[in-house]
Amino acid sequence: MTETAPRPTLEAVAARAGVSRATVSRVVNGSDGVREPLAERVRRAVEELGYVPNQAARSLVTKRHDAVAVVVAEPETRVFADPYFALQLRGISQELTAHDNQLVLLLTEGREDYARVGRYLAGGHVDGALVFSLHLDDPLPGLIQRAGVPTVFGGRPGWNDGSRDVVYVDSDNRGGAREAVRHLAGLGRTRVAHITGPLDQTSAVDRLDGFRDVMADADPRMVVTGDFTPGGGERAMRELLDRCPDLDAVFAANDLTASGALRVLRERGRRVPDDVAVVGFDDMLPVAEQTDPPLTTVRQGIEEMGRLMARLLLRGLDRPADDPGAPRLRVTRPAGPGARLSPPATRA
Amino acid sequence: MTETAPRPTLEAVAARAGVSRATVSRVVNGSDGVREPLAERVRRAVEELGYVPNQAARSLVTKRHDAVAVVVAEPETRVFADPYFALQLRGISQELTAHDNQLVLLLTEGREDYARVGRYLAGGHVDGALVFSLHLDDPLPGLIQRAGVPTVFGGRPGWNDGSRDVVYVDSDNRGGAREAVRHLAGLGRTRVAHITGPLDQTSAVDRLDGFRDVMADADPRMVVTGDFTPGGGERAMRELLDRCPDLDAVFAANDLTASGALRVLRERGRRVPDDVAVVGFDDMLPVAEQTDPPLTTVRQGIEEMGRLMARLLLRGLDRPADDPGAPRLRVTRPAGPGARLSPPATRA
DNA sequence: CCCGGGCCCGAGAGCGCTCTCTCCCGCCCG
DNA sequence: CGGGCGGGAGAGAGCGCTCTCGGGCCCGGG
Repeated sequence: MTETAPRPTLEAVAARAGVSRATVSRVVNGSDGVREPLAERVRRAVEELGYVPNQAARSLVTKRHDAVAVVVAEPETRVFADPYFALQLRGISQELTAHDNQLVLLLTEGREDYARVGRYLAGGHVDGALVFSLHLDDPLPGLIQRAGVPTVFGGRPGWNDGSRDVVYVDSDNRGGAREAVRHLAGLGRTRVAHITGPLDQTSAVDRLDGFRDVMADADPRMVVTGDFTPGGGERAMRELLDRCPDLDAVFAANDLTASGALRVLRERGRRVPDDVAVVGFDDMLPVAEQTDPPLTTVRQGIEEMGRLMARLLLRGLDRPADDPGAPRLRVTRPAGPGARLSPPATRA
Repeated sequence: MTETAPRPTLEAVAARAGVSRATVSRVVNGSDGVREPLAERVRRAVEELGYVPNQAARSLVTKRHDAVAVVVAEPETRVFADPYFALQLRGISQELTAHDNQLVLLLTEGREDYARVGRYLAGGHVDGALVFSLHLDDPLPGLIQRAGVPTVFGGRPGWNDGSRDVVYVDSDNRGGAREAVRHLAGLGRTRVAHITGPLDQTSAVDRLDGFRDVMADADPRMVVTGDFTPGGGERAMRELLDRCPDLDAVFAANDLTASGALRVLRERGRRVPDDVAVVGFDDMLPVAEQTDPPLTTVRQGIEEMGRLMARLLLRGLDRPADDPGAPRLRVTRPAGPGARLSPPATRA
């Protein structure tokens, strides 16, 4: 804990350079119209005094904060248990700092925090928000929209009506799931089971839909609800084996789930992939199990999603609000099929 | 992306309530000395207009930002691969929001970002910083101290000289390691090996020191350098088995390492714990392997460390800078021995 | 040589808030 | 009954910056 010395002001720099505040401001903000010798004198003064603009004073007049909130509406510790979000966060951070924006992190511990978040966003402390809230009935998105803050969502928000103007970034969960299941079918598997994610999340629902797209006539007992965790995968796999001992393939809603399923299969003496083929969904990196290169591409993809979110938000911010050329777009980023399919298959 | 309406100002509230700005300010900031009927009128006006104070204007005069930076100086993706940091972050977030402070997250991608971070901190955008930088030769801590921002470090900074006034929060790595190794010795193991963490991190060094405290006369070949990852654990375990096939216990520098070691032991047909006993260091939760209750306490401990960091920082901020009663303290939080030892032992 | 037009630069007015200082009013005590 | 005192409310001066506006200077053209 050191002492913060009184920082030099624009005024001080102006005095030292023998010019007016306005001129210093022009130089500092890179606007042209200052003749070189003068500009140079100002720059030297800035340097000598170690001048750094006071952001508070600046945003007081510009009404810009160069800060973006990242809201994580996930009470569970689970968000942290997998690197998925962390990677997106990293991508977001990269993109934001590339545009000199700060990242204000808002974690919520249950809905009692929502009011606080709403107040903060409505308070105009940030220029925009990136929101992760993947639960179907979550009030947060609505709350945020009402706060009037430009927002980009991570993952498809769980609203049934398509009428809302919403910008979101998501991977192609349904299409990816379809490909995964078709892959299994292509291997000649006929009794394919599915361990879902928690069905109050759109990603889990979409993956289930993708499964059903291909396995329309599947035995309903072949679908068991999981929760995106290894433990859930274990539980579900046990139930599946009890119900349908003759299954020959499993599509797990994510890799963590797949890892749990694999453990149970091994425990029950099933050979993988000879007896049972397993495919996961490579949004997540099974940390403790794999660090192989094959996953790298997907991890990049996740970061890229984060970057994309940030980019979309910043682009929206740069544009005057009533710009008709600002389409309310929905962005869907497909996950690369190759990267998604191969690693679990080979691992299994 | 919705529109942000022009927000009501103090002035507007004052007009509506028929009082002066000063009075509204007093009410809003909860200072006493406003008679109840008036105060009530002001409160109603605030409510009706949906007034939210403009933070920029406020900090312009108070010089407080109610914001704290969290700096993560870890270029590797690895930080995100384990939940250790995420849990601390969560604890920090809880404590900060409890005191109405915002969390500004500064991630660095290598040292080229350090200048940016330094500039930001020196720019007085935040009241303080929580810094995670566990590498021995890292220039960041010095840079930050020079920026004159009150700082609390996560993990013992790697300075050799104890002369610096530094506040940090860390677990008792050395003591914990000692206990772990003693535990193994207590089981009658005599050929105890150690897989270290990356030795440019103080936590790894401290754990190694703890190991040596107990196993002073250990065969130097019984110590192999790891990197806190499962992959590193595998590599190290293979090397250990090749070098000293007769080892009967392994102390792994963390749980991720332990999980890798376990896999190799199983692969090589060693029975655990009959042939080889394994103890990890429970700072981290091996996500994909365990979700058992025993680890819960430790996870709480990690969050608590985060909370402690935030609390120390905020306490320092509340205090006038030259307060003689503000001791430059070092805080060391011991990890609970029971929680640390039992799960790996039982798991193994 | 004089006038018009740029181009630079400085003056000054705020942005929305806090906080001190002053003023006013009511009450208590002599 | 009057003066002093104290507490509650308002006036006003900034905090450090941006940005508009106007004035000065230099140039070219008539």
